[in-house]
Amino acid sequence: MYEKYVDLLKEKSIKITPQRLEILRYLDKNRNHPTAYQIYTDLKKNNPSLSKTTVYNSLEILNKCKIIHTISITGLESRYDIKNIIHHHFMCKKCGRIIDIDIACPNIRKTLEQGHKIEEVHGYFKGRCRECLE
Amino acid sequence: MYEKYVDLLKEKSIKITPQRLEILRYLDKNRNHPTAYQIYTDLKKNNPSLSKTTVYNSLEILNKCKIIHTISITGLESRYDIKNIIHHHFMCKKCGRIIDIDIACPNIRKTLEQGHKIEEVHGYFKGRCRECLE
DNA sequence: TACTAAATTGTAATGATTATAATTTAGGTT
DNA sequence: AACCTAAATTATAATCATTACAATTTAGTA
Repeated sequence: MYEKYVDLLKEKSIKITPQRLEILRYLDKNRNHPTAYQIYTDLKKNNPSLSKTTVYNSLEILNKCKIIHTISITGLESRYDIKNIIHHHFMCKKCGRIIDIDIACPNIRKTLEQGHKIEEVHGYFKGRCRECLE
Repeated sequence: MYEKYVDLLKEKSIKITPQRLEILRYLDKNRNHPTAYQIYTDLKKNNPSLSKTTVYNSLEILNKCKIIHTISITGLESRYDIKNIIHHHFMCKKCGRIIDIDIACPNIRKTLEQGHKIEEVHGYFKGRCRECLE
């Protein structure tokens, strides 16, 4: 754990800042697809000088470097995810939880056939989760 | 064409208003996944008293009745789609276009196996479209 | 140690969406 | 056909996520 993210940032030749490392560690610990605001308020507890803009900027550059993923499900706000293998999501309309679904998309072929170049694959379901059905 | 939407609204037992019909006809003609704002400004030309709130309210109820779909791709704003068969989308990061990809998701099984109840299926790719690659 | 481009910060602005309250209307009933 | 009422529409104001901006600080190199 100690500094795998230092290497990751170095690889992408973007600067290694304490803020970026904190955000990465946070996403590593919190796999519940937090919003920018959740990341901001939680990290601010230990880093009172942290700025919301920094959180947004960091998330943007980390997303661009493909170190994290940005997911749009609610339409209201973006959520962030550090998992590196391709997977999909399930959002419960009752409790609001977003659950990982470990599947890859076998549909890519058809899109490539039409001549488009795929850089990102997103898939999600909405409904009722097992717990809320009981 | 003339009034298939009248029947559709009647079926769902929601009121048949000129505004709702206009929005449905607009989405039928404009298959380019418009935003609420685009729908609003375009329809306002012929219906100057149209309110933005009405557009949002109508889109919400039509979505709830499953007459239209709401898609979240950009994270910035929602887009709307009247197509009834299941399909996915491809968003070009250069020109911003959202293109229909006519595929169904074969991954549903795995999610159902985990005990969740699926009500909506969303899938999209991001990248460069064929035209922008040339 | 000094330098410079990049990153951080705080504040203000933007833009999509929602809340509210008053007015109007669709559609059923007398 | 006029009447009633819940639902829909409208205009305005509020909210909330995100972005723009300009000043300050810092990471990483020379």
